Amino acid sequence: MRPNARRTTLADIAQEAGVSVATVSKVVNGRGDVAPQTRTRVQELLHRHDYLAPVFRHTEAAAGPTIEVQFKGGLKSYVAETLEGIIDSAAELGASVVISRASGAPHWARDLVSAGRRAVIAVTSVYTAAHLNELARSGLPLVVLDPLHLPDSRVNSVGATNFAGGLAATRHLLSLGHRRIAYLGGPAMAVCNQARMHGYRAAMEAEGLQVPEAHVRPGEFTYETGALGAAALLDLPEPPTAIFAGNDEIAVGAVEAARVRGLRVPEDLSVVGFDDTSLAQMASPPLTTVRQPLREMGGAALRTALRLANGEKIESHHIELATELVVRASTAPPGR
Amino acid sequence: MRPNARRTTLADIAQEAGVSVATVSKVVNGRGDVAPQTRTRVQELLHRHDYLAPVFRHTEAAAGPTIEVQFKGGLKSYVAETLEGIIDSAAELGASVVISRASGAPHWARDLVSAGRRAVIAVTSVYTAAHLNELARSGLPLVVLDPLHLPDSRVNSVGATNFAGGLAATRHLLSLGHRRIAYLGGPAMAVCNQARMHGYRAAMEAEGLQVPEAHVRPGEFTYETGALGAAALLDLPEPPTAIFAGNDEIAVGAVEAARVRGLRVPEDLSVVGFDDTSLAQMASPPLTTVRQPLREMGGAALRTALRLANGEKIESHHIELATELVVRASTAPPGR
DNA sequence: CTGAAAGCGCTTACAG
DNA sequence: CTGAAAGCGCTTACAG
Repeated sequence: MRPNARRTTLADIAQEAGVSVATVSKVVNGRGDVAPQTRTRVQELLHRHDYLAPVFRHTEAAAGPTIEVQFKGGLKSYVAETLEGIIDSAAELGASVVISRASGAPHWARDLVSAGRRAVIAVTSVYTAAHLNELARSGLPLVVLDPLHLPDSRVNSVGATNFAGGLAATRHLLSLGHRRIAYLGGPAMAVCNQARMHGYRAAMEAEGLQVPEAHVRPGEFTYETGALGAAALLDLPEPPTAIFAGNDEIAVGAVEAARVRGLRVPEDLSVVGFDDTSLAQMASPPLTTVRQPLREMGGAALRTALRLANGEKIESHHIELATELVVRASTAPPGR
Repeated sequence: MRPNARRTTLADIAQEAGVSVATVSKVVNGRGDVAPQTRTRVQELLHRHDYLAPVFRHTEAAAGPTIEVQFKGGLKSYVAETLEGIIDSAAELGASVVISRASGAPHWARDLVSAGRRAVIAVTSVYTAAHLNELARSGLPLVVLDPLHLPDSRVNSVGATNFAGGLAATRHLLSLGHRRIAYLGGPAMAVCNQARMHGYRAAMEAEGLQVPEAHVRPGEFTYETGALGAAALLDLPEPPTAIFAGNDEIAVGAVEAARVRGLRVPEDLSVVGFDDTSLAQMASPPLTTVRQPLREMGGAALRTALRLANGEKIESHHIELATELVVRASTAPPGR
C-alpha cells in the first residue's frame, strides 16, 4: 500500500479537524469524553486518511496488512483449498494471513482490531445478529465465504452458482438415462444446500419426473451422512439408480455404502459429488462432481477484504463464481 | 505470557548495562556504530529480559506472540491436520498463527522479525545451509515438523516413529500370510521415507524373506506415484499380494490401480497406508494404515516454538511421537 | 467537553 | 564509539 507516502499522524487529523491532538487521541482510543459531533467528524477524517496507529505501522511495512481467516469445525479439504487461494492472493498482494477457529469470546472483534487485523474472512460460518453488532461496533470489515445464510446486504460474501451446479449434476444423470435419482444433502437450513437441492428439483421437474419424498434426505456435509443416507436409500423397495450428493464427502460415504452391499459404482449405482476437492480425484472410482472454484473463491474473498480494509467501496455485497460439471468414473447409464 | 509485569524498556537495559539509552537503541536497531563488546553485553541483557519493541507490545497484548507456519507444495490433508494441531495449541496458549508458503526471498527471516514473528514452524520442508544462516543471523527460532533431513542439532524438529511404523505395517501383512509384499514409497532422500522402508525391510528379513529389487519403488508422496507404481507392480510376472505404501495418497492411488484392473481390495490385493489422514477413513475400502498423531505433532511443534521464542532451553533438539497401526478394511489374507 | 502541558519510550543528528 | 539533547507521535491527568 502507498509505498513512500508519509503516514498520516494524529497531528494531521487534528489540524484538519480544527481540534487538538489530545481530542483526536481520545477518539482513536474510544474514550467517552468527546462530543458526539466532534467524534463523528474526527472518525470520518481518520477513516478517509487511512490512519494507522504507530504500533501497527512497523508490522504493516514489513508484512503488509493482516487479514484474519476464521473457520468452524475441522480443517477439511474444502477449507484447506479455499485457504490456499487466500494465502496465494495474499502473498501476491503483500498481505499476511492469520488463521484461527471462530471464537465466540465476548469482545472478539475488538480484540482483533487491537491485534492489528484489518479484516476478517469467515469460511462457511453462521453469523448471528450479535456477531454483526460486535463487528459493526469494532469497525472491522467482514467477508463470508460460502455463506450459510441468504446473502445479507450488511455483509459481503463470496459463493458459487449452487443452483446451476445442482441443475448440471442432475441433468448429467438424466442424460445417462437415470430416472430414479435421489438427493443426499447437507443441512436443510444452509442456503448453499438449498440451492443445490432446488437445482436438482428443477431438473427433475423439467423432465416431468416426480420426486418421492424419501428420495431427498438432508443431513450434514459429512461422510457419515453419505454412508447412512445411501444405506437407507438402497434399502428402499424401489431404490434410486443414482445419487446426487451435496458434497464430495457425502458422495464418498455413499460409494462406501454401495461397496459394503456388494454394489459396484458406477455399474450398479451412479454417484455425483459437489466441490471437486482432492477427495473427488482420489476416490475409487474417481468422482464425477460439480467443481467449485475454491482457490478462486478464496482469492476473491481476500481481494474484497483488502479493499474494504482500505476503505474502498465494493460494487456488490455478494458475488458468485461459476461451478462446472467434471465427469469422471462414478457415473454411467443405469444397469440391467 | 507474564500478565501484569511492566515490560522491560530500553532505559531499564541501559541502566543495567551501564550505557545510555541511545546506545541500547542502536543495538536494538542493528546500527553499526557500537563496540562489539558493548553490543554483545547489551544483546545478552535484551534477550534475558525478553525485551520487546513497543511496536509489538500492543499486538502481543491483544493476540499473544505470533508464530509463522510455512508449508511447501499443496495444503494437503497431511498439512491441514498438522495445522489444526498447531492452531488449537496456539489458541490454548494465547498465541497467533500466520500461515504462508515457504518463500526464498532474499531477507525472508529478517522480514519476519520486522513483522513481529517470534518463531517459524516449517512443515515438511528442506532447509539448506543458506536457510540456516539466514535464520541464525535473524535470531528467529525454527522448528521443523516431519523433517526431510536427518535431525540436525542446529534445528529443532518434531517427527514420528517412522521405522517402528514401517515395521508394524509389514508385520501386519506378514501375520495375514502375505509373503510377496512390495513397498511403494516417497522420495528416496527423505528420511521419513527411508525409515519407513527400513522398517519394512527389517520385518521382511526377520521372516527370512528376500525382497526382490523390483518390489521397492521410491517416488513422490502422491496419488500418481501410487497409481503408476502399483500398475507396474501388478504387471510383474510374480506380482505382490500386498503393498505397503509410504503414505495414504500413494495407498489410495494403488487401490485405484487395482480397481482399474478389475482386482478387488482386499480380496485380491492388500494395501496399507501411512499417516491416517481423513483420506484413509474415507477411502473405499477404508484403509488399514499407520497413524501419525498429526494434531499432537503440530501441538508439540507449537509449544517448542513458543518456548524457544521465550528464550527457554529445549531438552532435546528432536522428538518423535509414537505411530500406531490402525486396521481397517483394505487388508486381508492373500486370495486363492 | 476541550486542550495546554507534562510525560513516555524511542530515535537520530551531531559534538566530542 | 558514546551519549546529551532535540525531536517524534502519542497518551493522560487535570484545569477550565
